[in-house]
Amino acid sequence: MNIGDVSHLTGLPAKTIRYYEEIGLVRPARDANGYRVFCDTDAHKLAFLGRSRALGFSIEDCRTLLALYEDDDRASADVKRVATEHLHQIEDKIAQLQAMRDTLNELVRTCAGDNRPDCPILKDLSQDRGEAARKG
Amino acid sequence: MNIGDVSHLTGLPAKTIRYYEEIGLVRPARDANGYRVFCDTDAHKLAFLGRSRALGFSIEDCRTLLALYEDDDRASADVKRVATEHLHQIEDKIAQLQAMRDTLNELVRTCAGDNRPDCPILKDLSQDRGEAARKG
DNA sequence: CTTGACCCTCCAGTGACTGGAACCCCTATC
DNA sequence: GATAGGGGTTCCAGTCACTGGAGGGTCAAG
Repeated sequence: MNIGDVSHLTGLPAKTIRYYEEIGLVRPARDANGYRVFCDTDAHKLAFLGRSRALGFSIEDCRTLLALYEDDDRASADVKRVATEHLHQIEDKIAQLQAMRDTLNELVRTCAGDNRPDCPILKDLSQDRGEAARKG
Repeated sequence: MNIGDVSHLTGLPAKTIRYYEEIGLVRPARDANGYRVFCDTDAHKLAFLGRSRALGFSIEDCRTLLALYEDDDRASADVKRVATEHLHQIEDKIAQLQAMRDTLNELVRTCAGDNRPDCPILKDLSQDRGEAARKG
């Protein structure tokens, strides 16, 4: 398989696959003409990486997961630890974004959005609410 | 005011303030010794930027918002447009993260997390569920 | 005079790609 | 044999919003 075939198979852009090779996540063979040649295992790994990335795992997490996947003597606890840690980070991020969303929603709601310059959004951004207000 | 004072006032790291100058968001004066000298307006702008960034606006959005803030003839509609657009992006991001969270939650839940190698997380990541399964 | 807290500039690195230039390879067609 | 096209290759630069660090100048206190 050439890179185009694997790209089609996995849905990963060829650029991304080359990048994954560069950082050592896959090691495809080379043809006499210099083209990368991917075996089924390589394609499978790349699909694994694509799905891990789609779940938001970092490249380093992916590297770890791939290593665990290939290790028949792994403990599922090691996998679970990585996933749980990542899950917590996602939950934190969601909470942050929800806080932003709530504030923005309120600001957008109260803004007339007309030709006049009066704007509660800008007013809020320019206002110094003290520590107390920010905490409470 | 020197950069340290403004940093303390706004909560922005000095590095960040220098960076904001570099990209033209603020233009503090300079003392004879080369030190940046910030007036109240500069500090106010930086606080504005800090709050905008805390709401997740991109630097370019911040630039736009700051320009609108300084334009007495602005239309609040322009501000509202920027904020609404950003709000939608945040909502999209939240939805994405929630989907990841739900999947991860399920995977973590079903993983024993013990010394054995059997792991539903790795199994899921290695499995090719087709288009239908992914859509349905 | 030294110490320590400031301040300065410039350069490199982050994460995970992405775009583009400049080039090679292979097949098909005229 | 020339040409067109659709592959593939490398390498470099850019993204975003900082952040860290080296190497140095400035200033007030003791």
